[in-house]
Amino acid sequence: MARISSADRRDAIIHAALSVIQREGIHGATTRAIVAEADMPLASFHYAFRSRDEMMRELVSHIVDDEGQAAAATLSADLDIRSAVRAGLQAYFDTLKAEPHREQAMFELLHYSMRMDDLSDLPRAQYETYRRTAGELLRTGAEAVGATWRLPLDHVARLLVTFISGFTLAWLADRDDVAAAATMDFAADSIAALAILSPVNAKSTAPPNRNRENTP
Amino acid sequence: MARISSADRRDAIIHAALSVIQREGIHGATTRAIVAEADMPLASFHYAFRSRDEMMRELVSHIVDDEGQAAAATLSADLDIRSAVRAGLQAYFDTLKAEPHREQAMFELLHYSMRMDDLSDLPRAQYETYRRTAGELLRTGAEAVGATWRLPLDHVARLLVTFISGFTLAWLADRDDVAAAATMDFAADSIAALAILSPVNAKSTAPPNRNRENTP
DNA sequence: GTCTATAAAGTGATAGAC
DNA sequence: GTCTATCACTTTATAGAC
Repeated sequence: MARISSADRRDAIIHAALSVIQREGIHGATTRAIVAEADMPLASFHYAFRSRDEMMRELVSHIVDDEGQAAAATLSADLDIRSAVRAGLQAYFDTLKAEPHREQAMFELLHYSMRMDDLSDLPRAQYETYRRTAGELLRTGAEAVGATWRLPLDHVARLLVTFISGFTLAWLADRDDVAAAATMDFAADSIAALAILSPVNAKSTAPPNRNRENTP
Repeated sequence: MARISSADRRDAIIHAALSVIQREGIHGATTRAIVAEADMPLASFHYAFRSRDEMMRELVSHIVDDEGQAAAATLSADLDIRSAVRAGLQAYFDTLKAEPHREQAMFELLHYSMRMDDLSDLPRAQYETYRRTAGELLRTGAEAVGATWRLPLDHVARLLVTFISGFTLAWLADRDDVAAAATMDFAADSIAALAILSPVNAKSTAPPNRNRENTP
């Protein structure tokens, strides 16, 4: 996997490609735009990569590999499980609001990969990574308050990822912060309802905060 | 809005464009591919539309307008609210499985619109349409069993749409039918938990089916 | 009005000078 | 090895024949 010398050049191109996609969308990620972003001559592109498709494959693989960095958000251990999940969602949402183009790029690359024959296995891997990251977070969070999950961890992680991708898409479409917050409240309640307290420290968990809102 | 005579030609082009996008992805929707699909000479395209962008705008507007046809799924009135929601999700999932490229095209067009300056208001409208359709379904379903919603209807509709887009994306990525079914179960449980029974016919609602699965 | 033929610009990829 | 200059092709869009 490690390339001889031009590995850093490949990295630079991949990084530039991601920047271009974030800024202009995947349809704007031409070889010319990418090398301009990386401040390289056009020929350097095909010196580092055999083809544009090869670069795109490596870009997506790269993303699949070290995605989850952003999810390394801290889960305050002194909170109940509902609050911990809600705080984790808020931390994600803050990064989404700060860099919406980043998540837009992820979606675009996901759908692009689905269409490419030789990339069609990568969306599955990308989603596995999402679930694994979410699972780690849920496991850590539950351990911190001495709770266990009513369902298999991977199952709960899948539900969390479903919530996250769902409200991310909605927020990207309508930019409604209030609605996003309400959805995160609901998600935290629903996920937290899947936790079981160990008898030892049942004190540390508050009742689910469901239905705070009222009908008009 | 009604064009003099070539309105049907515009319709034919838009229909052909959607077919091409479903089959080959949005990046394959060139004017040449579209007129080939519509079995027209190339020049007919610019006879009907000023530019490709104008056609794309009309395509997205058209989709926003009469989306929701697929959601006209029947809600059996003799079911409890949880089963009704679950059945509605299943009906949607069946159409998704039958024509995954259709939903892929919707996603691709959504993200494409977000990137285009003069189309960036359409994703919001598209999501509003989704919510309105989901809301109609939820209202009808609740009335059928004599229930009301604990939260504003639009709020519940938003949660339902969040679930649907979330698990659609996941299924498109990993094609895991079993996991999708589990997610739909959870979604139906969570949504149904937001319903309140009118005292009159409390008999017709079964208890939420949550946590049928067990931890291994 | 309709369509063939072509223009003008952009694309991925390379040859060949240095 | 590096990059300028260019190729071969595709794209959107239009002019001009019928």
